[in-house]
Amino acid sequence: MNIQQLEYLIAVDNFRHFAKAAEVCCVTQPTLSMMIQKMEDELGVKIFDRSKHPIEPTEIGKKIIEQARVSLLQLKQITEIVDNEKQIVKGSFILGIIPTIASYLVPEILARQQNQYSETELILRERTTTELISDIMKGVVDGGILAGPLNHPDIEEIPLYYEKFYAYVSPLDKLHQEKEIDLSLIDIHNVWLLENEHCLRGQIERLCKMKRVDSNIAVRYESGSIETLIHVVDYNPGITIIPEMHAMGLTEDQQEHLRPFKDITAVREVSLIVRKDYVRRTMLDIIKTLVKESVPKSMQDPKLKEYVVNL
Amino acid sequence: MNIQQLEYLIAVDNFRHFAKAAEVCCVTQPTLSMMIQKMEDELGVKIFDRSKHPIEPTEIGKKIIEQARVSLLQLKQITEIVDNEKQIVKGSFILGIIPTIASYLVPEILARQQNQYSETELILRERTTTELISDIMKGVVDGGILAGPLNHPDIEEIPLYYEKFYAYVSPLDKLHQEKEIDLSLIDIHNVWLLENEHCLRGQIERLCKMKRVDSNIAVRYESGSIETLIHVVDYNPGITIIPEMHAMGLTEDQQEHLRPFKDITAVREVSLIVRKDYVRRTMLDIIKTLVKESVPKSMQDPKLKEYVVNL
DNA sequence: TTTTTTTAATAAATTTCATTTATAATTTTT
DNA sequence: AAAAATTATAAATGAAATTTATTAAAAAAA
Repeated sequence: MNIQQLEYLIAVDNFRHFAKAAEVCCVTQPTLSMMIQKMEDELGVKIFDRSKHPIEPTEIGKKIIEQARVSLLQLKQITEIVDNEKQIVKGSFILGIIPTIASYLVPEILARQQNQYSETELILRERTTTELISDIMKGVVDGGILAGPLNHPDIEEIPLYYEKFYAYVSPLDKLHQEKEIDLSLIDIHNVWLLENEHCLRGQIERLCKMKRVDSNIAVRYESGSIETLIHVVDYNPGITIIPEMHAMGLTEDQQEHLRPFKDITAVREVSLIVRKDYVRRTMLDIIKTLVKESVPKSMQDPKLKEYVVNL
Repeated sequence: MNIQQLEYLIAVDNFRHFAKAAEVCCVTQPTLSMMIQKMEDELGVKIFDRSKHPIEPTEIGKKIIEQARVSLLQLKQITEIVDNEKQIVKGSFILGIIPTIASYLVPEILARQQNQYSETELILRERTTTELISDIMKGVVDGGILAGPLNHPDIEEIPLYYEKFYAYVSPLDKLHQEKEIDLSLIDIHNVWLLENEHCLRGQIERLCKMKRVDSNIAVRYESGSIETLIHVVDYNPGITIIPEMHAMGLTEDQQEHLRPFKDITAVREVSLIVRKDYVRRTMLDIIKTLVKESVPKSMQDPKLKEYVVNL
C-alpha cells in the first residue's frame, strides 16, 4: 500500500468512475484499475462493488475510504508544517461562516483580502454551526466563523469580537414608545424568530429565557434571514432581536425602531475556529487580522466577554 | 514522499544512527541516506543535524517526525480495520496497567491468556495513570487498565469491575477494637499512604476528605507498594486503606485486621481504556473477557457504580 | 433483439524509482 | 597520526508503477 494508491482510492470514491478519477489523478484508467485491485488483493477484501452502476464502495470499503481520508489529511499536514515554518503562505483557505454572521462580514473581508493579501486565496462557504463543526473535523474546510463558545474538545476557538443584541421594535407595537426594552415584558407571541437551525435563534431564546412550545402556539412565520424578519416587523406588530453588525446596516428610518435592553448588556461572541491540530498558523493569523480589521475596535474589547449569552 | 520513507524517518529517529536503523528496516545504509535526503529535498528543509553525534533532528525535523508518527498510526489503522472486520485477531496487544491493579490482575490474566487465547500475544506494561494516557494517545500501547472515570475527550472507557475499599488497621492501634471504621475518626497522621504518583492515593485522600499538607507534617514514610504499607501497619500503629482485590490475597492473620467502613460503601471503578478511534474491537473484546473472567462476578455489579470515589 | 456506447479489466512494453554494491568523504576514537 | 566508525555518492540492478493497445462486459440506444 502506498500514498498514491490511497489518493487513487479517494478519487475513485469521489467520482464513482474510474476514467474520470484517472483524469483528475493525471494517469490513465488502467493504472487506477490495477492499483485499486492491488490494494484489494493486499487487504484481502473488495473495496468497490463494480456490479453497481455507478460503482459504489462495499461496507468495508466505506470504512477503508474513511480511514484513508484521515490518513491523507494527516500526511498533508507534514508539508503544511514545513510550509508554515518557512512562513510560506501557500494554497487557499476555505472558511465556513454561519449565515447570520456571513451577510455582514463577507463583503468586508473579501474586499480587504483582495487589496491586502491578494497572494492568498480565500474561499468562503456558508454553513450552519452543525455543518461547520462536521466539515472542520473532516478537514473539508480549514476554519470557520461562528458564535461561541463551543467547548468542543478537538476544536480551538479564537475570539474575534463581541456583538451586542438589540431589539428591533415594530412601530405598530405598543413597546415602540419605550426607550429601553425590559426583557421580562416581552411577550413570547410577539417575538419573530429565525428558523430553528440558526444558532442565533437559540441565543435569543436563551436571552429571553423562553422556549416556544410549538405544539400549542401557531407559529405564524419563521424566517431564514434577519433581513426578512426586519421587513416583517416593519409592517406587523411585534419585535425581533438583531445583532449589532446588522443594526449598523439599517436605514435611518429603521434605526428609529432600534432599542437597547433595559439593565442588561447581552452579546454574542464571534470566534474563528479550527481543529486543534491545525498547522497553517501563519495563514490563520492572516485570516484573524483580516476579520479584526473588518470590525470596529469597540466590538473587540475582551471585557465584553462577561456578557456573552451561551447556548 | 512515500510511506516507506516515513518509516525510514522514524527508524532513524529511534536509533539516531543510519546503519542501525537500516538493519531494522531490512535495507542497506545508503538506502536510508538517500531516502532521507530525498525527503529533505522535497520538503526543502534539513530534518537531521548530522554534525551532532549521534545525529539529532532539527527543530523542524522534530515536528515533521511527530507528524510522521501520527500519519503512520492512522495508516496502520486501515489494515487494522480490515483485520478486525474479518474477525482476524492478529498481532500483539500491548496493555498498560497501573501498579495498584497490576499486582493482582496480571498473574490471573496471563494464565488465562496462555490457556484460552494462546494464539494472541498479550504484552503487559506497568504504567502510572499519567504515563498510560500519554502512551495511549501516542499509540505506544493499545489499551490500559486503570481506576476511572477519566472523562478524557479522546479516550473510551469500558468499565470492568468495582473494587471496594477496606481499612487495614494495625493491631497496635486503638481503632483495632472497632468492628467498623468511622471515616470521620481517622486521624490524618495515622494513615499510611502510597507515593503521590499513585492515583489510589488520590482516591483515598478524597475518601477521607483530607489533603495532607506536607509542609508542616513530617511524612514518616510513603511507599511505592501496598504490600509494603501492610507490613508497616503490621508493626506500627496506624491504618492504611487497601482495595478489595488486595484484601483477598491477605493471610488469615492479616484478614483479622481488615475493617469495613461505617455507613458508607466506597469503591473504585476499574476500566479498560482505549483511544476512541481504536479499531481492533475483536481483540478488545478478548481482553475485556479475559479480565472479567479473572474477577469475581460480585465485583462486576453495575449498581456499585454509584459508590465510586472520583478523583 | 441487435447494435452501439460506455466502462472496467487484462497483457505486454516501457519507464520510473527504490535499492544494492562498491567506494569515497568525513568525523571520532585510539 | 592511524584506525575505526559513520554518512554520502556513483553506477548498476531490479522491482513496481505506468502507458499503450486490446478485450470483456454491461448499459443504453436503435
